[in-house]
Amino acid sequence: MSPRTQAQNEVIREHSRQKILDAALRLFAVKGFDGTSVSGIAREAGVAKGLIYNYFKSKEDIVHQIVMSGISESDHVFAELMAQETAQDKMRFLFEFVRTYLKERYEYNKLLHMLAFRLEEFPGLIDIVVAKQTSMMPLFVGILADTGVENAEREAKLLSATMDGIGNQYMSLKEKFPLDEMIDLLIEKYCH
Amino acid sequence: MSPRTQAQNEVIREHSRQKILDAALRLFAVKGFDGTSVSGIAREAGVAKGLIYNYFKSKEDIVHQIVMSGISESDHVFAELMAQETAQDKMRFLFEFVRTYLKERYEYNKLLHMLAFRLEEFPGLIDIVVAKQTSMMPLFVGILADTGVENAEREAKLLSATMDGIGNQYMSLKEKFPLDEMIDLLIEKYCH
Amino acid sequence: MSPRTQAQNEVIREHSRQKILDAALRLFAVKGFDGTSVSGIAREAGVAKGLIYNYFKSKEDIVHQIVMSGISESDHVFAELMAQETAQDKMRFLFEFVRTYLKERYEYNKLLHMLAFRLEEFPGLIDIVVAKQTSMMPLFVGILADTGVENAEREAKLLSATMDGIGNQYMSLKEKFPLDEMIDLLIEKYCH
Amino acid sequence: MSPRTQAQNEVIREHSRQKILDAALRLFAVKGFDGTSVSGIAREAGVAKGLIYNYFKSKEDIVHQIVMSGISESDHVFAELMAQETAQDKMRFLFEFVRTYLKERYEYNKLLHMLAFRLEEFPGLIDIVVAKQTSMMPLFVGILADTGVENAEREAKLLSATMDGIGNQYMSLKEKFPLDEMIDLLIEKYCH
DNA sequence: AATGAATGAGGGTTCATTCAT
DNA sequence: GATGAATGAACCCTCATTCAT
Repeated sequence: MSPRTQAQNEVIREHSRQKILDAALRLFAVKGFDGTSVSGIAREAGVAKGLIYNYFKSKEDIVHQIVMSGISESDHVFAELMAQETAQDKMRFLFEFVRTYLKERYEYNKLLHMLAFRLEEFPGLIDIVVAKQTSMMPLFVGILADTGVENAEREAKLLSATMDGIGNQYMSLKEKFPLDEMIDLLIEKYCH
Repeated sequence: MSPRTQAQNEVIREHSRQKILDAALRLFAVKGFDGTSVSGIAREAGVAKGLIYNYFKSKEDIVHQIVMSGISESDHVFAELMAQETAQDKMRFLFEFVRTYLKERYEYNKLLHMLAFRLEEFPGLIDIVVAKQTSMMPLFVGILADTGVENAEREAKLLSATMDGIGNQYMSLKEKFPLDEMIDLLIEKYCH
Repeated sequence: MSPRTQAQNEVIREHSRQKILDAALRLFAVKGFDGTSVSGIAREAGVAKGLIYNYFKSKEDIVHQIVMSGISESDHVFAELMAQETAQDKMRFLFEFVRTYLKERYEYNKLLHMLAFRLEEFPGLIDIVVAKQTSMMPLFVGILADTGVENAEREAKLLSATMDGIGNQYMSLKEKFPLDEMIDLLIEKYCH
Repeated sequence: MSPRTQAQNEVIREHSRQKILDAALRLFAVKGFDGTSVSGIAREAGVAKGLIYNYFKSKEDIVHQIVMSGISESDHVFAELMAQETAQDKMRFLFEFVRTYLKERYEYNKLLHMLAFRLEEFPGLIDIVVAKQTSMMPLFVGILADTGVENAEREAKLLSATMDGIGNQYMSLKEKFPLDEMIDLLIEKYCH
């Protein structure tokens, strides 16, 4: 008879919020941002349409929150990478991470790739994503230089494009693309 | 006041059709497929909205025809590539083509990349695009083998991903991405 | 931890109810009936949305109760008016009341004026308001006749319209409308 | 087989636009701005909902255009008023106009009165309406002074409030309010 | 007595498509 | 061949109301 406590409410809220985020990510990955309707997300999440707006300001905000939570995850991964001993180990860790990431975060990755062409529609996002990318690059260059690669700047950008392309093709072709073989090849080339 | 001849009509038709295709490509590249309205295409092309449906069955069909015309162009390029003497020349021709293509067919390329994630919405397209890609790959592997690369199959797929990624990044970052440097680097690596 | 007594409960209830009524009146005056949300009222009153439905059947019912409480107030004013000695005193009392009322019950008056155009949406209200008005008129006519005005019926209706209009303009123009001057003018004309 | 000429289209457009304006005014007067839905307007006008947005940018814009067309009408009336010979004639013309206007433009007048409380929601409108009102007042004062009234400024404002109130009551009470009697009384008082 | 998560009908608006001319 | 007025389904979003706690 007493109203719920704040803690109880927090649990309920977080549960609903996560159900919606999961459903949205699932649909965005398959049908794209415009192809996914808020009604569809509600249906997929098993909640009423209106509830979504208790947790998200707008459809854009759902994307925003999905990406933000992905970014905060990536910070952990990055810390782990930097904890590796040698430059070779760091590179290997990176490649292995890409392998796992592409396989297990397929939907999230697809969303990111689709967004790449329209970041300007998500004002809060673009700065954060760009900042992330530009802060990563020098570290990546450093690691590559440490493995003995000459002209590491150029090579880093090329390798970065290569991994981008691998992600791209894996998403388009799925099992028809030999992801494992490609990652192994990169390890072979860069972590001798 | 005599009626137009069939030939005259054909010229007029082709002219209008091309104006619409050009306008549509321009808008698709900037605003995406969903962000572009048929009215907008008509306005950009300087024709009436209704006319579009004289030449195209639907909005999807416009994309279809844009892509088909791009594919038929690529056949000519491919013929020219195969006319090169040595494997090195062929590789160099390919890289130079990528360089030019990315710079000059920016809009078309952007459209293709955006479509990559949603080919299933364009039923007639998916088979053709996939067929094109799979028919290219063995020839590409052959050329690479001729340049002396070992394990050409694997390398071809990796290089293909790399070029894909270069295109990707060039489209996202535009002038901030050192396209020329990347292409030069590839030429250096593969056409010594 | 003993349960509250009935009397204590009654006090609490009346306090909450009044907080809600006050908040609602404040918002209705600024944003109108449709522009005011029940959530907004709850926020302004500092109570939970759900509590409102413990005291009011619906959003309409809030308006209903605001107006009813205003009417019961006006009964007191009317008794005081009738207690004045001369007809001139009664008229003066009336005009001074209008002056004070317009200044101090701005929000309530604004609500009433806004409702005037849509009484049929508040079924319980229309009869009461109309009854009030029609019961007042003969008394008003009597007072006016007592001041020596000829054709008091006509004059009463015109004066009634004038005061209505003064209220109207004061609400639209606020300080830009010379309320005091207008009231003084009426006193001058009718209470020589 | 030829497309419609521009003139033909103009006729069609103006016809549809007017049907929508008429339907909207009808509904606004009965149900208010918020109580009237765009779907309802479309139904009342006998057109598809979407057509409304060929002619009006938004629901607000419908109101805007209704009011603007009313204002341009009022300019003609005003010119006619000023063409009267004597001040008495001008006053009589004014009162007669109010009589006719209240009877025949009932819906438009009701809309105006409802808007008075929320002009700030119609940004383009407020300046125009206020400018209209403030430009009228001095002329009105002048006429009143010419009829021999002392302290014409004060009297003009009071009379203005009176007419406002008459409009108000006529709209609320309709036939139960003796409009003709009131207007006759004003003529008697001011145009002896 | 009080809370706020949840519901779903209905709002304004956009846009691909049709069709009379 | 060409026009653009007209259609209506579907979109995102708001909000009065309910109800388990």
